[in-house]
Amino acid sequence: MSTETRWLTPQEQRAWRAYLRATRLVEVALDRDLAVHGTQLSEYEVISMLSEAAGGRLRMSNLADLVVQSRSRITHTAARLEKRGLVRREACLDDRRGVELVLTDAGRAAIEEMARRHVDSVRANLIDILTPEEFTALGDSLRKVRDALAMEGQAGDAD
Amino acid sequence: MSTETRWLTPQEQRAWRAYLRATRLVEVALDRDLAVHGTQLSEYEVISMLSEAAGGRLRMSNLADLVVQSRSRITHTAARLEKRGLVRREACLDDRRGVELVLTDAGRAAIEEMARRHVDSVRANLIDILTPEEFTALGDSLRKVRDALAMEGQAGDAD
DNA sequence: TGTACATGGTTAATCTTTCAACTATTAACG
DNA sequence: CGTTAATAGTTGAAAGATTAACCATGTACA
Repeated sequence: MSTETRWLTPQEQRAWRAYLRATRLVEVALDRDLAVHGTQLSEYEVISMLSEAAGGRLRMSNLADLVVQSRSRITHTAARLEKRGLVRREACLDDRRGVELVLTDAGRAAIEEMARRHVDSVRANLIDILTPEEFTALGDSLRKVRDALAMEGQAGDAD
Repeated sequence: MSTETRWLTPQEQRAWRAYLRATRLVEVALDRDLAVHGTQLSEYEVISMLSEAAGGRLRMSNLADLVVQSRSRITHTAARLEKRGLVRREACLDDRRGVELVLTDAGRAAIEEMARRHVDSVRANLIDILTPEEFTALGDSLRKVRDALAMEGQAGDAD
């Protein structure tokens, strides 16, 4: 229970506003650039995670955490990708509640086709706008934020 | 037409991944914290912009640019806020195509009620995770990104 | 002036996301 | 063991977002 609110200083306010608007503009730009492949960024993230995982497969819940989608949402996203043949479901051997999502050959082909354009887009809309030092610092800071917030989900807020 | 793709270096890859996950986690956390007021972050942004504008009023398209929503989306968002009585539409005097969105007294009251919790949330889920220097640097970098991408919309890509 | 085109905003249909309820399986422990 | 609670994932309905088509008004300029 906090006693008194620390309002944002004008500089903090400006920085926070910049954060909000910039992150949205980046998202919009990346989504637009992927749209020519009929794919959304959130879908791309899923198959991209699969493509880097051992065996091209991941548990649904694991995947959900990685790409920050709710359980329900990842189910729908997976269904969409499955319908397009990029991915298939497989029962989990060790945990019979579980489902693994597996990248198909078509899925691997699709990501290879999209990757080039996507990387260009990430550079054009974020990385190359900054100096290498600035981008490195951005990454370091956001890693801290990610770690702090990712904890929250599991570790106990002893409250 | 670019000749050759510059793939991401491992460090760039890590930074980019951190960016994606962190920004999503921040968004989720802020949305969750605002949800107790039955309001989404994107709605909060709209009334927040209005509350700071002269006369508590802004043109729809102006607002759309500020909060990075499509024209259509801002229409729907405004309709929702209007139904809750936080906002009302007014015809534009000078430009008869135009519509201005005006913050009502109830709207101002609502934002004052939410602001305290929201600021706490922004601190807890972003600002206070970083050192002041880190957050300042983050703001500076994202301001650059914002300016670069906001341009794009209007200025000509002489290509 | 009149014609063409750009801008501002809404609408209806469609797609995506969320929410709450639900099934099945596994873990915890008295 | 058996009961309870937690975890994994899905489902259908409701809410929100996107898309494309559309109307009205304003601007450019021949």
